[in-house]
Amino acid sequence: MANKSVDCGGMETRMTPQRLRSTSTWLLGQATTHAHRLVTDALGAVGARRYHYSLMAALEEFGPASQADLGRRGGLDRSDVVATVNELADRGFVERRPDPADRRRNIVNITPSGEAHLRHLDQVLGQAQDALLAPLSAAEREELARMLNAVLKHHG
Amino acid sequence: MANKSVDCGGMETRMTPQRLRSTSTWLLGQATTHAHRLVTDALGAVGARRYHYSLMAALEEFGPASQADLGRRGGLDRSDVVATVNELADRGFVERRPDPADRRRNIVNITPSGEAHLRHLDQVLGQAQDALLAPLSAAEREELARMLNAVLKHHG
DNA sequence: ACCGACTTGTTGGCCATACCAACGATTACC
DNA sequence: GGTAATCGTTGGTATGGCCAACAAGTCGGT
Repeated sequence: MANKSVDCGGMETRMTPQRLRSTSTWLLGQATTHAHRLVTDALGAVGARRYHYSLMAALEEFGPASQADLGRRGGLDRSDVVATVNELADRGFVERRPDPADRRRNIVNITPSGEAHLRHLDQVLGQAQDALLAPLSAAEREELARMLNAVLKHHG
Repeated sequence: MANKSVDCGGMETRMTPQRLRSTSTWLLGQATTHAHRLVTDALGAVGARRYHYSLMAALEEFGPASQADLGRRGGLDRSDVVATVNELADRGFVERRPDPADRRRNIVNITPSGEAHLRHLDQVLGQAQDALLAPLSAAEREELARMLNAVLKHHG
C-alpha cells in the first residue's frame, strides 16, 4: 500500500485498475456491454431484438422446426421462444401452426417477408459489429471469433 | 419414428446456426454468459460479488477515494457504489468516513482484512478464469486480452 | 457576499436478460 | 396400459446496468 500517486495528473493513467484490465472475464463483460448496447440500439431502430435474429437465423438455416428445437438451437429458454415467436408472428415474419404428426408441437417456419427481414438484420448487425470491432484487423477479428468458438465448444 | 420432421441433410446437428457462430457480438455474449456464471458462482461461494472485486481493486490500487471517484474508476454507477460499499463495510473490508475537507464526500479506504480478502478473491477469480479459458493457450489468452483491451480503449 | 451551476451520497425505480417452476395436453417407452 | 418424458404456455425470480430526483454541500463569477 505504498504507491499512491493518487491523482497522477497524466492523462496517460487509465482509471481502470490493473486487476480488472488483466482479468479476461472483466474484459469480456465490458466488451459485451458495449456490444449489447450497439446491437440492441441498432436492432431497436428497426423494431427488432436479439432473440429475433437468433430465432430467424436458426429457422432460415435449418428450416421449419418446433419451438423446443428452436430454443435448443439458439440457446433460448422455451419460455422465451414463446414470446419471440409471438412477436415475429405478429409481424408476419414467421408462421406458427400445429404439427399434425405430433399434437404437442407447433411447427414454426419463416416467411418470405421474414427472410427479407433477416437479410436486413444481417446488414444492421454487420454495421454494429464493425463499429464494435473497429480497432481490430480482419485477421484479428477472425482470430477472436476462433478463440471464442473454442471456448464455447469446450463449455458446450 | 418419422424422426424430426425437418432434418436438413444428414449433417449431425450443429446446434448453432452459422450466422450466430460467425457473429462476434453473439460469441462475446455467449462467452460472457458462461464467464458470468462461473465467476458469480465462485465469488458467491465466498460471499462476494463482482462489484466487490471491482471496488476493492480500485481501492487497493489507487488508495482511498470518494464514492463518486470509485464509481468512475470501476465503471459503476454511483447508486451501485452505495450498495457495494455498504456490503463491504458491513463485513469490515472497507471503512467509510466523512471527508472533513469536503463535507459532501465520504472517504472510503480498504482495511487490512479487506486486502486479505481481495487477495483471496484474486485466487478464486483466477480459478474461474482458468476454467473458462481452458481451451486457450497462455499466448492466446494474452492475445485475447490484448484485443479486448483495444476494443475497450477505442470505445472509452 | 450572493446567486446559480454543479457535485456528492442516497433512495427508489425501470427494463432487459437469463433462468426456473409448474401446469395441462400429448406422446413415447416398456 | 401405465409411467415417464416432451411440448407449449403462463407465471415468476434474480441480476445487472442504468436513470431520475433529492437534500446537503461546494464552487464560480460578479
